[in-house]
Amino acid sequence: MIDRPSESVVRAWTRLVRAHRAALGTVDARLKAAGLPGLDWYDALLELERSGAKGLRPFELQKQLLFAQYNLSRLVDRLDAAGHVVRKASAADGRGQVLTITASGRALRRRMWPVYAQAIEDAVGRHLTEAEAGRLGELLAKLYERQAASL
Amino acid sequence: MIDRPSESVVRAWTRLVRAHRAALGTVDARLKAAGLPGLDWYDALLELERSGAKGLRPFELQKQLLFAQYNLSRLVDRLDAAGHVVRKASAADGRGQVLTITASGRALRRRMWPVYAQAIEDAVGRHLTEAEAGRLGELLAKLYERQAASL
DNA sequence: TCCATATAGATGCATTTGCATTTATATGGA
DNA sequence: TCCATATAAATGCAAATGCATCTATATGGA
Repeated sequence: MIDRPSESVVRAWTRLVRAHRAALGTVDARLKAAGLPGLDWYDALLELERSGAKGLRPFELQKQLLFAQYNLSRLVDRLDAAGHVVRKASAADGRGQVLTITASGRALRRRMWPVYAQAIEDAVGRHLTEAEAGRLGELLAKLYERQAASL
Repeated sequence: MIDRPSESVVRAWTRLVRAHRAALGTVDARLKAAGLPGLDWYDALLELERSGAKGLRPFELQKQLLFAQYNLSRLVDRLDAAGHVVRKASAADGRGQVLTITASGRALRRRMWPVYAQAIEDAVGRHLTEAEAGRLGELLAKLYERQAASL
């Protein structure tokens, strides 16, 4: 069954790609200029920090961040090599492991936040009213919540 | 001057990244499954097609698509190598060139459209009402129009 | 119990990206 | 006119990504 997307849908899609590119460009540039890692590191560290001492399984992190499996595997390699996370074998599942953030990982995330926050404000906040930002968030969530649930 | 982004802004940013990842994942997967090139090819071909016989300068295409300069340069390499675009020296500017799409480029874009269209509908249209899609497009445009203009 | 199938995660290899730099031409003063 | 600076585009090299595949464990029937 073929459904042609409407004009508005195509426009929304195109603008999603463009807006993402523009905003990501700003954010990445700021982090780099500050000598900090990219935002994939931030996102992973944040999720791990939120999960506390219990940690997270790699596949959980993957679903949460919508990363490709091999990308997550390698991101964890790098975080591990840098001493920001620890991998230990899962007691409950012999195939898997459990990731926990280290003190150094928490410290890095904390150092990144001010730069990241300012970049978000410049890339997103500056262009929208508070109400618009709220509405935008709601609409964007519709694009992936069902999808993430069905994975 | 440091401006902390509001909760709504941070949420909008996070969801922009997640929604983009989810939607792009769907679209890329569909194109690949159909044995077609990725959407950077599509986007470039579409812009070149729109520009007609007059063609486009690489830097124009770059601004339009918000590509990094080196990425565009290499994308054009590939499109050129595949025979979908032609590069000729610009008559007006000795540093530059002018890109035009070939018949084969137009044909490829045309073949890609049905698959791409269906993917857009599934990744975006399916999740939104017509009015929501319209509003989402408007809000997203605010994130980059001013920025693109100021570049 | 056994096996077919599913899931967790890693990895070799080719391609693409990012970064910095390079080449070449253009442009706007002094 | 000349030069300092800006812009257009390409590129060498290192790092990241995508893809397919692989290993290992789990799981749900027959």
